[in-house]
Amino acid sequence: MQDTFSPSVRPEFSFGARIARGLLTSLSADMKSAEEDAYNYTPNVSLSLPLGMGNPCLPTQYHTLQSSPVISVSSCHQTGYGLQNDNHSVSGYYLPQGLRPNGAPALESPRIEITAYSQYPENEVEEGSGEDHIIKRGVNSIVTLTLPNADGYRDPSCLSPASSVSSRSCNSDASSYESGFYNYDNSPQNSPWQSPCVSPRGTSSLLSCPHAVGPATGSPHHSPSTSPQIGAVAEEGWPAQPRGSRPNSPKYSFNGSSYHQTSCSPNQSLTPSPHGSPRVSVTDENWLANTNQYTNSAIVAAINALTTDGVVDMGEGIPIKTRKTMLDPTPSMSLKVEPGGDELGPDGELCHEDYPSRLGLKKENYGGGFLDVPQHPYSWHKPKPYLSPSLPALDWQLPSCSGPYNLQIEVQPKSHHRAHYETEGSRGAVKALSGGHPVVQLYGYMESEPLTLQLFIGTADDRLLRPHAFYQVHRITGKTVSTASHEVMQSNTKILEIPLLPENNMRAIIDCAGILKLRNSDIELRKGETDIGRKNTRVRLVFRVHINQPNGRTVSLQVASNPIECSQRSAQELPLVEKQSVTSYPTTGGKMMLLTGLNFLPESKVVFVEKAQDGHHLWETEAKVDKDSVKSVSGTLVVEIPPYRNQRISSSVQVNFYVCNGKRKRSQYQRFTYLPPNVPIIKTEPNDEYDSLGPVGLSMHSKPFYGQPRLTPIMPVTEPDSCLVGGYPPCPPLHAAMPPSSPSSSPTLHDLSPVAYSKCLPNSPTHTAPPGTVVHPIQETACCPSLAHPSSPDHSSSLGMLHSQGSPNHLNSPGSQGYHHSIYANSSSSSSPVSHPSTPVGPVESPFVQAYSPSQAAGSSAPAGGSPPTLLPEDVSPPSMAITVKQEPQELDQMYLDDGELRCSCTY
DNA sequence: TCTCTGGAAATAGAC
DNA sequence: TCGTCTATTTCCAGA
Repeated sequence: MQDTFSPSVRPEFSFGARIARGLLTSLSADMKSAEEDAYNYTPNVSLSLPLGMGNPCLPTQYHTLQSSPVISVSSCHQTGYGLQNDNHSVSGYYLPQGLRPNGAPALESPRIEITAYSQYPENEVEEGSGEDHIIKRGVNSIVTLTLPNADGYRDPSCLSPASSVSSRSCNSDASSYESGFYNYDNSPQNSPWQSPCVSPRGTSSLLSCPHAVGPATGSPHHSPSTSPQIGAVAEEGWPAQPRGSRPNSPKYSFNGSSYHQTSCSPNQSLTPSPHGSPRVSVTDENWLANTNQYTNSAIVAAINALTTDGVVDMGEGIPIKTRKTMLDPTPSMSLKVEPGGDELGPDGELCHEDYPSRLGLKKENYGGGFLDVPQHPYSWHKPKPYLSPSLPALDWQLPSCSGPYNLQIEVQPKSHHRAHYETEGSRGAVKALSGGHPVVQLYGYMESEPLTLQLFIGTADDRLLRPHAFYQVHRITGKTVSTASHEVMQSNTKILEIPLLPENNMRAIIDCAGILKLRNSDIELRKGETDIGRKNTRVRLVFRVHINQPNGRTVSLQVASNPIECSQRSAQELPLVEKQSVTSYPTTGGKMMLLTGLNFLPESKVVFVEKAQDGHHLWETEAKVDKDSVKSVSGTLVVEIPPYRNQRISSSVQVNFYVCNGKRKRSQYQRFTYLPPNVPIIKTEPNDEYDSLGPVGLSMHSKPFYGQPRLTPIMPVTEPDSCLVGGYPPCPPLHAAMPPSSPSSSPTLHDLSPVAYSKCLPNSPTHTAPPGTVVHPIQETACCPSLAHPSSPDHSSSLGMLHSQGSPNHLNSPGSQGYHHSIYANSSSSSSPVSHPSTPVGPVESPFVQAYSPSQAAGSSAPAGGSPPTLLPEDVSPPSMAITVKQEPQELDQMYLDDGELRCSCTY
């Protein structure tokens, strides 16, 4: 495996790396192995390539990465690393200059040379090659892909169907875990843990799937759905399809899924679609970046082609449509450089579907937006490079703060936003409770260079944060939209890129992001998709920013919003708990807890539940609800914390509770931790708003859901370091650091630190922190979960932790965890491993992994109880107890399983 | 004319 | 296997 990833490869081509990964994955079957491999060699591996090379590898990084003379591949994870590398490479493509390694114009340069990993099965390669015209040079040799046309790309993904197996459907891309999406990119990231599924193949899928990705997005074409522009575009083409799709049985009819259709190919191949040309043109002119992107996509496609997996998966997993797509393209191979194709890019690939579309179609908006932006030395374009695979996979858990930087959601989105289907018109941008729009700000960034804020739709269940398979961000444009943005596809996940400008204090008003719902049937058909769409209607807005450091490394920060319920029905009927004033309390109970949210009724019930790892209910009791607190339909509910069944616990016990309005109408599980009687209550900071409540009050913890636990950005005092990211000093407490953000902005949201998440849950209780300690287990993670440094000793572990999301490791290893941050080397040199977050890391094996295992991964929703301990700054924390009561992993699974159940079961 | 919304019918799937 | 209930997806219409 290692070999595969051999450094050399990376440097040269991120794609290659990806591919390799994909191959690896597929080959290895085990993601882990791949990852591991990656790791292993990682360190050593790094290859340095002269930037000068036109190599795609060169990252374009925004900022300077390029400058880095050499690109080293960090050992890390492929994904991660690879990504980086990839990115670079990508970036290279993106380079405005459009320089390609070959020197060919970006657009033109269809050819991609990839260092093949020995690992590749020839077969796979061949397949790919067939499509793309890839020339193999042999193992380890470089593969030159000629991209006939952009088309290839997409197809590739599509192509894959044949491919075998890969598991994951491309489509699933969204979740790297699941799908193999990431594989390429992420694979590492995805690493096993995440996706249990991990099937190796996933990787390919990713690539292949571009379309898959989002269906919406995806489609390469951009899917209409996806991008707005696209939309524009898409709309054109797509619209029709989608509907039709339905008819098609999702399951097997390929036609059906809009997604697929879209995504893949349809347009492309089939339809000459307007897109194609336009895009291209546009691209060239308008966006160099685009071009590059295209290139990338092309590359990706090529890669995909190479990678069997992706293809395969696609084919298999993907609905026929998809295949068609792929097929189509293939035949024609006319590559248009359509963005769409790009999009697909497996991870690394960024699909720029949009771009094309944008360019062509919507340029206006798109371009306009960007263009409009004051020209800084850095134009938007540049930032794009970030997208490149190099960057951490989307399912990596990253910290919200690192060193001086702190990414915060100043204004949280409303808890409900009805997502629109491809068959519908846009339902507008996500709004804030206040009536405005969410606001995100990066603190601590003093440079004059603008950055790119990435936004994608993530899951909101207890599991680690990752791209949501059933939802895609949708770019909104129009008179009412003041924020420029453009879409990019990465690993089947549509990403909205928004400029963060120094002149605006690195603050962005997110009024350009809507949410697109993909048909469950389309997504579930994907081959590696394990998540179930039914009742999996909660999402979070996930924001990321990548900050290049002088040393060539990149600091990646991530913050997730509070959960957003996207279904029409839910918005009307299901109770939603947005905040809880208390997250932990002694077993004696008796304290009043204020819940805030939606759809609370006088007759609403609050049920506390403790589940065994196996999912069995160990304890369930109905809490006393102050009905007076709820008049008619209210947004607040006051309940008395019931005493725990066992008053003599020695360590904190994590349970869950939910609000139920009747049969099948219950909220998701909210976490609550019972503390040993003698444990001092930590938190309690009365905070906010609710303080006033007094006994009840307590500060509200936001995000009851999943979120809470995870994220707390805040670092408890205890560990300032946690925030540190590679070397950075610990982040100041969020609050502190940050300006006061709006309440809404609750810090909590932040990261889903994987750690926290993941395992946090389990651990959470345990977490290290002593019971009374302030620190939340999560916190630690939370803060800086993200990336492990390569270098960090633990590297692996750390990685694991970080990335892994919850890998136990981090849990265990305090130090590492937190601290590893998200920094990863962009490039070069890294000698270190710069870590990619992704790193596969050992953790993989960690229990967690299993926990997450596929099933979990799959389900996005597992709300279940298990959410990780919440992070709520305040409450959550207490957990510290060492022990943990539940082992979440398992629970997670169950929960996950329950997910559906849970809700369903809800009660009654 | 187009976008955004809210509502609800039609359809699919779970129980 | 069938009926009922839910959830999802598609349509429609108004602002």
